[in-house]
Amino acid sequence: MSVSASKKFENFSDWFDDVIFRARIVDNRFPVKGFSVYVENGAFMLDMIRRLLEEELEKTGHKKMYFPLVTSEELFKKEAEHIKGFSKEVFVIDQGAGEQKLIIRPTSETIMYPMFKLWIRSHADLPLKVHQSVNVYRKETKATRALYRVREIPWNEAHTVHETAAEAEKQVREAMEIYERVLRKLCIGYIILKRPDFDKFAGAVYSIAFDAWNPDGKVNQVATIHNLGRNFAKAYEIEFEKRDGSRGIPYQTCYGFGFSRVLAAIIAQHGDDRGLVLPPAIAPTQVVIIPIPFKGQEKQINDYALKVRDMLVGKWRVVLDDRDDVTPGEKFYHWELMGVPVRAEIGPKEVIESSVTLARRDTLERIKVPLDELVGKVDELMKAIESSLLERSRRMMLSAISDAGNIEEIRRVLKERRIARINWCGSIECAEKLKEEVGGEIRGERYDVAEKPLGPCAVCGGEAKSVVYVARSY
RNA sequence: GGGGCCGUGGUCUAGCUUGGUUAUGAUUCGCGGCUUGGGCCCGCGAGGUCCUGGGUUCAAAUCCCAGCGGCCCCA
Repeated sequence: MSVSASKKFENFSDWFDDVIFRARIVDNRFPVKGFSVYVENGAFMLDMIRRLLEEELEKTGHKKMYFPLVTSEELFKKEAEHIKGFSKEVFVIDQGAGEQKLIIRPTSETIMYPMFKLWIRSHADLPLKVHQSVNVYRKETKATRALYRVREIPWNEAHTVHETAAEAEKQVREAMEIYERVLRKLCIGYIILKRPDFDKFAGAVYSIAFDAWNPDGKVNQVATIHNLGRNFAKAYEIEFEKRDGSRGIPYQTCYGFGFSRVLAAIIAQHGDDRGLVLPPAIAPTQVVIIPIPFKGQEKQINDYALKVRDMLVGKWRVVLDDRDDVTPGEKFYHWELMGVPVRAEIGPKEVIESSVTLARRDTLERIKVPLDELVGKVDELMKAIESSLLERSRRMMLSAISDAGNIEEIRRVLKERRIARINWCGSIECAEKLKEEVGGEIRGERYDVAEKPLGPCAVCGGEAKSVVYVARSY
């Protein structure tokens, strides 16, 4: 199956599966539903995304720890809402007769918080900010999808504990800014939404989420942030001695960042008919050098290519593709599929002129630069690619949104694989009616931008309380 | 939650309706040669539990049932 530009938007599924397989991201032939093999480029990029995030978390005082994979049924059941939300999708290890069953983490509240109870004694122990990058496991009942909806989920989860509600609130903002910095580096277009009550994290006071656009119109939730209030602290009996000497129950937040979904967003948002288009920050290969040998000039060309490589190699991840059994044209296609941001072509002309031809992956434009300007020019190109991808992706995000005033209009917008912005009265009946009749979900109201409803509820015509976004989702 | 479709060398695919020859073609891979500014060409070679299990039949890739895996549509 070949990849074409229209295919990404017309038949996203086939396009995506084809690209992730051929570009060595995921080999999805492992025969257990929802479990994937991340081959070299996929593994590399997941790792780069993880590093970008961890750097930001550590800069802001989050301590990295590793907690166990399992919890006990007893611990798991402590927070009533939480178990209600997750009990149907946990994997359970049956240790056999007479032994307790173990629950594999779907997320780590019930594993971390018993320890927090031991660690926190006074206000001096607060705030506590920890994070870990691990896999969590959820037994998805719906159809799974490589990178988007998997049962083994690579992510980072951060958990914080604070003296006051105001500090927890502030922490939510900090988390938001951290995620924004990382997603910006990856040039991803998204909106930040406060989820409606019925869709918040099990056990949270409220949840906000990052929904990234996708070519098929189904939004991709790449990260979430939850203000837990004191719900978990009470359930897990986390207490501390306040500054005034009295006992208090602390406030908590937690937030998660899905590496595989972020990777999916990178692939889906930037990719084109030739394959991946990668932001420089995470590209396994950032510059590929393709020699164009001619009979009798192989040595000069090769020596020159080596010289060019040496000029770039300390600064960028560089590959010199000197295979002699593959034509230059085929190498172009290959490395374009792999999404390499910058390609350097070196043939007889470049050798004579002491120049290098540079091609950028996002626009496919070629420029010729003198050798002594090479390093600066590559630098410049990388920055240009990054800002142009980001700008394009943000524009796509905004242009995917359409206002809709009634059910018919909402249906039409979703049919066009777009996102509807509507006024909503806040009732669960209207939310359910929407899901029943048009198949889209109320994803929530903007968190980063204040929006006031100017008309009646698009479903029932009653007084609207908020402006919300309706979309299908992964 | 409801309905439908699909599974054939590594990949894509023909064959299945109407059961019967050595399972088709491309690509890929290995070796050799020739080329090299966008997937070149030639020669030789390799690669198959026709998803799994059961059933029908003299005979199953082909028909039936179940399971596993994947996809689509509706809600």
